[in-house]
Amino acid sequence: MRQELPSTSYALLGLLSFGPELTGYELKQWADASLRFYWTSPAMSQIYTELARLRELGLVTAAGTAPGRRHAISASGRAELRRWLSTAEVDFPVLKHSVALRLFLGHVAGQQRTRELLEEYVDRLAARRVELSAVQESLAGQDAFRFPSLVAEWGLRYYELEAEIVAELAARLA
Amino acid sequence: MRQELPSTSYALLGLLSFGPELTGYELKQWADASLRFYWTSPAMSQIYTELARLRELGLVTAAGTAPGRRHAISASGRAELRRWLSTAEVDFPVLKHSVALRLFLGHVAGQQRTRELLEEYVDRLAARRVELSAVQESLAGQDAFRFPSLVAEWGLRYYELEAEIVAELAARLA
DNA sequence: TGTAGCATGTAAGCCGTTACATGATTGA
DNA sequence: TCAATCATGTAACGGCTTACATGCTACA
Repeated sequence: MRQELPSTSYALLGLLSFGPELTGYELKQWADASLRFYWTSPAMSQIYTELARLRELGLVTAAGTAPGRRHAISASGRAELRRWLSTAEVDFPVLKHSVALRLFLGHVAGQQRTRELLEEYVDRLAARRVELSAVQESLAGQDAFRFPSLVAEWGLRYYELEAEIVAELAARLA
Repeated sequence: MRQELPSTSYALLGLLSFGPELTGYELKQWADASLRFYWTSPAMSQIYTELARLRELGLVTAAGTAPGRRHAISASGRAELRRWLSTAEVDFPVLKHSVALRLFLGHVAGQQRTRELLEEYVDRLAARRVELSAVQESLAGQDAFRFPSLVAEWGLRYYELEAEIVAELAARLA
């Protein structure tokens, strides 16, 4: 590894590091149930492109042929993932918060419309919480998923507190 | 506007909607003091590219020539911004949380190293809070910046609560 | 029999970054 | 006079998305 790979590569490598061999399709499902909540769930096409690269670099091995082919992290994949986790600098989390952007521009849309927007967001947060709850429950208690479970908990608390803050902001616009 | 512009265009248009005419350079400074905290502060080069596009579309007008040229939002710019704010669908906020990703992969780096990582993050959150506090104080009380000030408050509370959650997670890994 | 899910990939194209290049002004 | 700040842009390139294309299997 001369060059650092994009973080998304490491995220996928990380999903494979839990053990089970996965098809690209399954990888996407795992991403949708985990990465989606605090990272991004890459498009299918990107997963296949990424897998091709990881195979070429020998970080991932493929068993079988084209449809149904399962991927496993290789020894050097594990090593590279560990190297990345221990040496790569950690970016401060990046938020693309379209709701905050709209509140920022509240003078354009008006106080009323902006308040509605915040209230809609509170509802969407509740819906998200339900989704993540389901994930969390499926992980809880399983030792292999101890860390993913912690992240899910974190996410749940975040959604909860975010909803509280936003509800309060909305009230102040009433 | 047949096609929607990228949200970053609207963010910049939004910065201009506060009134003062700005150079590209100044726009970057405003972005660094506001957008950065809940969106992204675009690279200088992108700001200039974006301004060129907005000029071509007539959403922004430029006074004077090349160096020192100031940009103002035009009437149609204001209309388009309003249109976007009232009709465009609002994406659920996207988080690229490298710390959460690393906690998710805690089994690879180990509990000890992961705990340290979380503690470092708590420190960085505190530093961020200081930065945003400075911004918030410069906005507070000014009526024109009522909404930006609300967003800054939101950000501050978020950083605070995030730090609490993370500190607790770290403690549980001890 | 037809639709939903499993499964994999290519192509086009935009967004945005880093690197590079240039030059004026201001103050130590 | 030198460095920092103001100021503007081009070029190369990577990441990622959407659209497109293909085909199998299970099941209602």
